[in-house]
Amino acid sequence: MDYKAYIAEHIAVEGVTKAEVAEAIAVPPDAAMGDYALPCFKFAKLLHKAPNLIAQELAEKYPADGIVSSAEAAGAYLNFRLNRKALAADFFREFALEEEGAGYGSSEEGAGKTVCIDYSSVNIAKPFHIGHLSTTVLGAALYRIFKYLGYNVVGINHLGDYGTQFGKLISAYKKWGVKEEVEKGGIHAINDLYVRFNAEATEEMEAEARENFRLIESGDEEANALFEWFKSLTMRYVGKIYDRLHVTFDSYAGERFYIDKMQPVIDALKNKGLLVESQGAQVVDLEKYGMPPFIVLRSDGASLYATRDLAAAFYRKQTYDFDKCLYVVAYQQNLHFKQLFKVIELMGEAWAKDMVHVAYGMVSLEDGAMSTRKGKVVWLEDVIDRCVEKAKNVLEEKNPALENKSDVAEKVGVGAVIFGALYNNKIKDIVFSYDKALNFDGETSVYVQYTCARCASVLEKVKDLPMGERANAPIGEREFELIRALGGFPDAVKAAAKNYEPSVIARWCVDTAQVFNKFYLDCKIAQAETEDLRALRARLTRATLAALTRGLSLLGIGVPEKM
RNA sequence: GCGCCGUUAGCUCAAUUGGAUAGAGCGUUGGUCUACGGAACCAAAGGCUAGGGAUUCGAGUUCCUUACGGCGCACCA
Repeated sequence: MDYKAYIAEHIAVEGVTKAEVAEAIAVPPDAAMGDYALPCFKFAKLLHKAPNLIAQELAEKYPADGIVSSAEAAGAYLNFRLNRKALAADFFREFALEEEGAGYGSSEEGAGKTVCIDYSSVNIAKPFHIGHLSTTVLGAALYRIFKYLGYNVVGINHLGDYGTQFGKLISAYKKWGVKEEVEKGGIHAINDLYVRFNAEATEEMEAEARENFRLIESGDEEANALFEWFKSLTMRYVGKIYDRLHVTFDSYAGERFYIDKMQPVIDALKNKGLLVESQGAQVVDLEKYGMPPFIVLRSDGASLYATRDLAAAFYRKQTYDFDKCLYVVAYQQNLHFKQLFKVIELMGEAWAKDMVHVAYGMVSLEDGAMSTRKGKVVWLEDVIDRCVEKAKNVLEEKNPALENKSDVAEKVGVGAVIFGALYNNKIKDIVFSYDKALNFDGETSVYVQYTCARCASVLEKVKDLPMGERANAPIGEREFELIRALGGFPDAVKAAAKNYEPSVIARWCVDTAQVFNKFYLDCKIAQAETEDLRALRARLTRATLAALTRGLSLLGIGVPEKM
C-alpha cells in the first residue's frame, strides 16, 4: 500500500494537489518522530502563513482513522504515526508469506519492454584480472534486477575478438609455442606468449604479426584454426569463472560479428552528409559539441573499435528493438560513449536517448596501477580461490561438524568476492587489497549469510509448532523496525534499477540483517511468552530469511542453510 | 591547456536525490554469553562534509571558484 498517497488524501492545502502533497511526504530521520512526515515550509509562501502554524492546523484537522493513529505537529513538520497492527497485516499480505515470499519486490513494470545489457566483454586470449570483476558482476546483477521487474533482458558479451594483437599472438605461438604446453597451461600460457612477444618484438616480428592478422581476415585456414583454438581455450576458461560467479549471457556477438555489418552504417553516415575527410581519415566532426572527431575509418581505410560499436548499436536496435541499451564499461571510456551516442543522435535516430553508459570506477593495486607486462597483476581466479580457501578455514575452525563444507565455502567465498564489488557506489575507484577482500566481518555478504543461517536455525526449532494466522500478538518496537526494514525491499529493487546501482540492494541486505540481529537478541522467538507472539515472530523470521535470500540472489550470491 | 569524475570520522564508505541532531563497518577502548548460532550484540571516543563565495525558510546534496587526486583528449581496444 502506498501510505504517502493515503496520508495525502486526507490533507487539503489550497492550491496544492494531492499528488504534490504525497510527493512532499518524507520519512523522518528518527523513528521516534513518526513513520512519515510532511514538511510544511513549501506551503508558507502560498498561504502567507508561518510553516509551523500550517503544520499545527493540518494536525488539528487530520481525521483519526484505522491506519493513521496520530498526526502531530513538530515545528514545521507534520508527523504521522501509523497503526502498527494494520501495517503488519499489510506487510504480510504484500509479502505473500504463503509462498515463502516468492516474487516479493518483483513487478510487471517492465512488461513488454526490452533492455540490452553489454557487460564483461571478454578479450580473447587474455585472462580475467581483478579489473574485470566490476563489469561482470555489475552487469549480471542488473540483468537479474531488470528481469525481476518484468523486463525482457538480453545479456550481451561483446567479445574482444578482433585486432592486430591476434596477429602477434600467432607469431609468438609459431616462434615459441608448444601445443601440449598451451593445451595444458590454457589461457595463461597464451598470455605468457603474448607478453613475451611484446617484450622482445623487433620491427621484423611486428611486420610478420601484421601479416598474420591479415591472414586471419582473409580467411586463411591455418591462421583461423589457431585463432579458433585460442578462442575455445579462452571460452573454456571464462566459462568456469562465469559459472562460479553465476553470470550468464544470451549473446556472444563480438567485434568480428560486426565486420560485415559496418558498411550499411557507413553508407548511412555518408548519405546524411555526416562523414567528412580529415587528415586522410573518415570522421564525424563533433567540434560543435565540444568533442574531438569520431573516427569511422582510418586513413588506410581500416575500421576501428568505434566503427564496430556503431554497427553493433544499430544491429541491437534492429534485432531486439530495445527500450534501453546499457553499456557496463569503466568511466575511462566516458568520451567514447558520449561521442557514439551523439553520432547516433545526429543520424536522426530517436533511440539515441535510450543508450546509457553505465560507468563505474577503476581498480588499482596498493602500489599503483596494474600492469600485465610488469607482472603486476591480480588474477580474478586467484582472488576467488583465496576467498573460498579462507572461508573453508574459518568453517573448519568454527563449525567442524558441518556437512558439505566445500559447497558452503564456495557460497561464502564467492559471495564475498561479488559483494565486495557491489557494495559501494559503482563510480568509486577501488584499491584492491587481499586484507579487505578476505575480511568477513561487519558489512559483508558473510554477515548477511550468517544472519540467514541464524534464521534457518530458529525456524528449524519451531517447524513443528503451529504458526497459523495469528493477529492478536502486540507489535513491539523491535518487530516493527523489522517490518519496516523488510517493507523497504521493493523500493530498494526499484531504485537499484532506476539508478543502475545494485549497491542499493547490497546496502538493504546489510541494513536489514542488522535490524534482524537486534530483534533476535532482544526477542525470544522459539521460546516467546505466548503462542501468538511466537507465531508472529516466527513469521517475521521466515520473511527475513526469504527476503535476504532474494536480495543476495539478485546480486548473484547464494545462501547456505548452515555455515 | 581543455573536458569529465571524485574529495564526508584515523581507514573504507552511507546519507531516501534540497529537509529535522550527517550515519554504518573496520580499527581503538570498555562492556554483554551457563545460549532460539559470538562470523553476533551494546557503549564510548572520533566531523567546520577539502577551502572560499552564491542561491534557498533550509545545502554533504544545486551554481561559481580554488586546491588536491583519478580518467580522457584522432586513426589502440
